[in-house]
Amino acid sequence: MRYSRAFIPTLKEAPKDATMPSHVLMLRAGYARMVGAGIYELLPLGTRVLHRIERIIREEMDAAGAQELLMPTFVPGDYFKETGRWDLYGPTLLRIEDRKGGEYHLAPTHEEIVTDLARREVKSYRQLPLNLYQIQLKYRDEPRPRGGLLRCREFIMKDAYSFDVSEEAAVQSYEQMRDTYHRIFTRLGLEYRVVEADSGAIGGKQSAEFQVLAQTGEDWIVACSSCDYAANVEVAKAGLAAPPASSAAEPQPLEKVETPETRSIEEVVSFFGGETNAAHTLKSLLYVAGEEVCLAVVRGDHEVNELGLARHLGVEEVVLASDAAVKEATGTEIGFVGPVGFSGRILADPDAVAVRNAIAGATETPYHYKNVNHGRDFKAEVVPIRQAASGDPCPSCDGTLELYRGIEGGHIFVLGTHYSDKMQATFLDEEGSSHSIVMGCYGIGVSRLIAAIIEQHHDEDGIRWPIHVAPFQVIITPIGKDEAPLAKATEIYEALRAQGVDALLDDRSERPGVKFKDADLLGIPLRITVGSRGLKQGTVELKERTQNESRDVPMDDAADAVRDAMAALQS
RNA sequence: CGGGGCGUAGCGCAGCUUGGUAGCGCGCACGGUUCGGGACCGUGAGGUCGGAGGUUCGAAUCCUCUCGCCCCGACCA
Repeated sequence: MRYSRAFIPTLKEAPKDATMPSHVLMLRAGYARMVGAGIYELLPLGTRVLHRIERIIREEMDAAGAQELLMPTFVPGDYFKETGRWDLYGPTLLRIEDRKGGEYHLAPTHEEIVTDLARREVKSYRQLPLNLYQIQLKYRDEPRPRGGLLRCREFIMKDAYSFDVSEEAAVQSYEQMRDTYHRIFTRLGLEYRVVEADSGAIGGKQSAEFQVLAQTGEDWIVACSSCDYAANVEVAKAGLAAPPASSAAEPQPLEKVETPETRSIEEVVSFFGGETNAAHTLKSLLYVAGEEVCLAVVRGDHEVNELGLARHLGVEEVVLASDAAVKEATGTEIGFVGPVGFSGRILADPDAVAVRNAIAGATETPYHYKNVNHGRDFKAEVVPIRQAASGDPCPSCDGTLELYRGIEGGHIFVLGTHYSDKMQATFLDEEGSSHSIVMGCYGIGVSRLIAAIIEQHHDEDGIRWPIHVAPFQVIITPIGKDEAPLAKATEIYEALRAQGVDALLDDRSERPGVKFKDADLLGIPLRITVGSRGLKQGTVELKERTQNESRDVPMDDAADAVRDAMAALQS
């Protein structure tokens, strides 16, 4: 491509609405433009990157035996009604009415559609296993789109669905997809962790998220520094934390203290001054779980894992009680609730009950108790209900957990027969008896990954694409107003093109500074600079985007040097 | 959904408090000088001041409503 003919609208200043690095750079470097909140255009450069990513995904999916197909985005509502998701999905589902008043929606995911296909066409165990995938637009009316391509209402997703004869076979398919995802994420140049995740209330027996590590990620995950263990904090098993030093003490008599204006743990700690710290207090939160109201107690420096709490209680979700509900259930105000004197069901985290002589709300405004001890002063069901935190011991080895932020780049599930049962997607086995097809589903947020890669690969000057996903592998930059550099650059460009290299020739009549700045901004991995100075000595310069220094290469070997450098970057 | 911020030229912004016929930088077009890390000089094009209504002789500016975008939060006491 000749730069002078390319549609690459770069910006010196970032539009003020962009804050995340990937968002700013995609706009500045001319990869994308916004059309509405969470709705973007991918410009030619962005489209090239998209195609590169898609190609890697297709190669690996095809190698794993999956077959690509294309399902509709605009679908009748009947399928979602069959499985109940027409109601369950809520406002996130973009619903459309056609001219006859028929109910339709834009697909946020395709389990129902693909299951319908399977029930119509798959009749025999001989047709299984089967894995179908597509790369296509998805629609979700997100409550809050953000971060450019990181969370959009319209986005590109690779979704695959596996169909098997049994649970064991489905797990095999799942494991194969996990291996495939490892290869894909590695080829994309991403630093990522596979983490245990919530499989959701629906179906999921087993699931894992592929989390791309980035400070700007929306998810919190913990990963062990010495083994493979990693999990979303929603589901991370927290080992027992080291108890506070003071916990060795003998139990002291319970003491009620007037503590005005101490609604938060922070305020309580500062009220008691040097006497205590957050790890020595108990945090007591009242939750509504279905019909029941119960008190969750964790150590003051810990957080309740609401998902874990809900799982323990066997409910879909728990909701923190409102101020009014707290008043009604405990007779006291938020901030002064505690396990002592609470009459309902109490669940306490093991780390919380390990604290001796703790400070906790007195369930009476405005008082706290000192020297609260589990067993003597209150009785609770002891269950792990806190979120894992940085520094916690690893549950599967003797390492410690680190906290990271992640961008969910992929998610794989064993679905079981959740959808096939509801939609009667069955097959006949060798004996002629009928069974529900056992399914799995596997998603990759393709457009999100464009942004995720930039989050991991950029510097203050611009993007630094890994070679496998770069829109062009090399940019050739003739410098100066003489004819010679452009002529030589064109020669090198043609040579590279003849060898199938995606090259960009910056044939614009811009000053050198402009060309260099744009090249850095676009993030093309290799740059050949052709200047009249070098030409006199028969050399051109080869520079990698991630290196500070360039090196001279004989001008007639330029194309070979580029190919060698590409090979090095690709390995 | 709650809170905060912002809508003035393609991008970044000033002007608004104290109403008086809209300005700066970048970018763009043309001419000239420049030419190895976002050059300089000159000339020029480009704006229903997000939209609607109101107050006023007069509204970017004041009032009301509305639309859009961004950020934080969505209840950890």
